[in-house]
Amino acid sequence: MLKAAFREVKEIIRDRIVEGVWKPGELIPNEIDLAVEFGCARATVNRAVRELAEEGLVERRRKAGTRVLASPVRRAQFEIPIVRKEIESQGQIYRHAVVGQKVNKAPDWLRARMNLDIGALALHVTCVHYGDNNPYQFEDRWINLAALPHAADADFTKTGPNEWLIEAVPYSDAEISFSATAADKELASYLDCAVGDPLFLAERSTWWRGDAITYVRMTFQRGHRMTTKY
Amino acid sequence: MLKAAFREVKEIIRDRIVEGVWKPGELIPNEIDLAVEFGCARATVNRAVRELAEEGLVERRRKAGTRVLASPVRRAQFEIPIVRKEIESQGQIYRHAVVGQKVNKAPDWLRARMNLDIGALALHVTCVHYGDNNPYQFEDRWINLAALPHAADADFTKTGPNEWLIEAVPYSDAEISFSATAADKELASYLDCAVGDPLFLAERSTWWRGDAITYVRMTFQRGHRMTTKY
DNA sequence: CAGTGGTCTAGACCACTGT
DNA sequence: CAGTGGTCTAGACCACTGA
Repeated sequence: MLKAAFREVKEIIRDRIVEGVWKPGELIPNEIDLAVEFGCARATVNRAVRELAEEGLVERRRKAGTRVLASPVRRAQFEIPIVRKEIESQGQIYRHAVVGQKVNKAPDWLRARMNLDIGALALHVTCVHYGDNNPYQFEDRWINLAALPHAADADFTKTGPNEWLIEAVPYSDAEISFSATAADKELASYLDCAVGDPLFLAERSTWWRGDAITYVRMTFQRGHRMTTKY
Repeated sequence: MLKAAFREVKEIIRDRIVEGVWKPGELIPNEIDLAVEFGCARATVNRAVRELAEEGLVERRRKAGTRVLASPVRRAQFEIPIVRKEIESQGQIYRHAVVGQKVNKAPDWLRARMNLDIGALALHVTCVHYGDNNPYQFEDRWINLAALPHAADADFTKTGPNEWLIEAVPYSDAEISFSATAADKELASYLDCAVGDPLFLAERSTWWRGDAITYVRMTFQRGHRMTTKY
């Protein structure tokens, strides 16, 4: 068998949709009929069509049947690697430098974002990540000490806060957002660019079962791009 | 049945991994043993573990078994909607204006990017998308006329080029990339911001079975963010 | 070559929901 | 209430690959 049967079925159905045999908004035949047509078990058709639904090409509803979506929802998927691996995968030599590490009372904007109590303590760590000694990313991180008390004593010079956290604590939920920002004086000096330069910014918050763990702003060197195929 | 059995199994296994019962790098029991433990069919365990593998939590190999990944590859998924729907889903009124539409010889950078012949013709369309009459996105698009000759005569005033293309032609492959850019004079005027302001930029190329269809630069209003949970 | 996952089947029952 | 998809099962054979 060159291909799994369910993949064949999936491709045939996908082709019929893009070729317009089954048009947007229309119903496609039910699973039993398709199984008969393709000479396979209903479960095989089910898996094929289920995956097409996950890809956003069709919509399935009990009793109503399977409908071709009018505007296929395209989904782009990005892998979020550890910055060290990202740099090393480009064949560059990784290095990082911790430029600040201090326990603070969490500022109001952070308390709001992470849902912390008044007076809550947070560890503020900043560091710069280099690839082949060129600045690659500036990391500005806050760690909730109520959730992770022993973070206060951690040594981030060997293992960056990013990797330290991954080993120290799992997380159940994360939110990430991307935007553009202008370099301020601090960023300009760390990332070796001009004040006002447009920089790509990624922000991430993570939680473990309701408790905020960390919030981080990752600002990338000038010209950074995040690319994917889909 | 409150939950499908395979979802229960999936949750239990996921929990054991994050709790450290099965540690990174270790093998988890094989499907038959798990099926016995959970009192279900092997196919049920298979679906649960297969989905965990798709999520990047474990790695499966025949004969070798299923291994917990050391650094779980986290994947963030974004939906790429049509700009009109994006705006309307925020409860705003959508409108767009075509500000340029003209057939050109494809410039060299475009020929390189889309793999076009020397002298190939391309349609260059620019338009601005508004939400509640505030500029939201500037769209700067090139369409390969060799692949889509009748695009030259299209009227993009009713339906934007984005939606027109989706109806006119399917695509098999797409590449999208995100970065930050500074507003030039043109962008500043269309997006109502200052020259030099940092703007979020999305670029997308699409192909249909090897032939380039279109390349588009979508520059967003100041402060635009793209957010997702994962 | 033997163990593990990959897939398929035929049949069954169930859950949801349009009519 | 009837049709469609959602899920499960028990068993089977196969494909890959580590030992």
